[in-house]
Amino acid sequence: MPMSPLPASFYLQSVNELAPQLLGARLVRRTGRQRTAGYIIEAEAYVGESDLACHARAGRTPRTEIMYGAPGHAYIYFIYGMHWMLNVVAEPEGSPAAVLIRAVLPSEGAETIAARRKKARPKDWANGPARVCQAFEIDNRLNGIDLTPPGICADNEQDNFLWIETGAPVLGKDILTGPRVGIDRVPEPWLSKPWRYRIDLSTWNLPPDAYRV
DNA sequence: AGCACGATTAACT
DNA sequence: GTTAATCGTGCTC
Repeated sequence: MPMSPLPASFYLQSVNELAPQLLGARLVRRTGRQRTAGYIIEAEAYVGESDLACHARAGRTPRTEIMYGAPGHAYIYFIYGMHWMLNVVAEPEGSPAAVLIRAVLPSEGAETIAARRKKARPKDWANGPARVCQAFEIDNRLNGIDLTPPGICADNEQDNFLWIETGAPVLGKDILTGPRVGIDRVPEPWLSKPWRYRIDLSTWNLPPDAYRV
């Protein structure tokens, strides 16, 4: 089986093109020799300084600096006193845009994920941005890492990595859009922009290795 | 002061 | 089975 990480050029496009294209892509995490993977099934686009739902609305700060950097890097932040969120930086350097990974359908490493998610039922393993980070053991140690370098898939038990690779095909008819969630205090028009993208699991041709929920 | 959330509870079908 | 309300927790600016 494949693969190599999606290249930096893939992340160069605008967030609202990138977010739907990330659906069906495979998120892969390796910690030592443990490998965990799954299909991205939900993502949200955060457009930049003008988007009042985007952290970059505050301009360049120590936290948002990563978003201003090169595409294809991880922007990971902490919120609500307990949760980590995984984003991927898009668009050219200097343009602070990112895609929030909101949900993943696991395909590999079910035992590892079950251990990390403790008592959660399989259907709740990674259906939420903080749950994705728990299931894949993602926290600030990975903030700013490059998701794109080739060769990181080589079997090296010492490695501790995160990347995204080509996964399963998703047709346009299988993509649902709607307003972003969890941004209630954000004013219009940003509150209602349909920049949330998710796979309609009732019609999608589920890849054979996806964990059945 | 406010927050790109989730676990738990409590009320419903 | 569902939806609605509550609030913990600590980082950011």
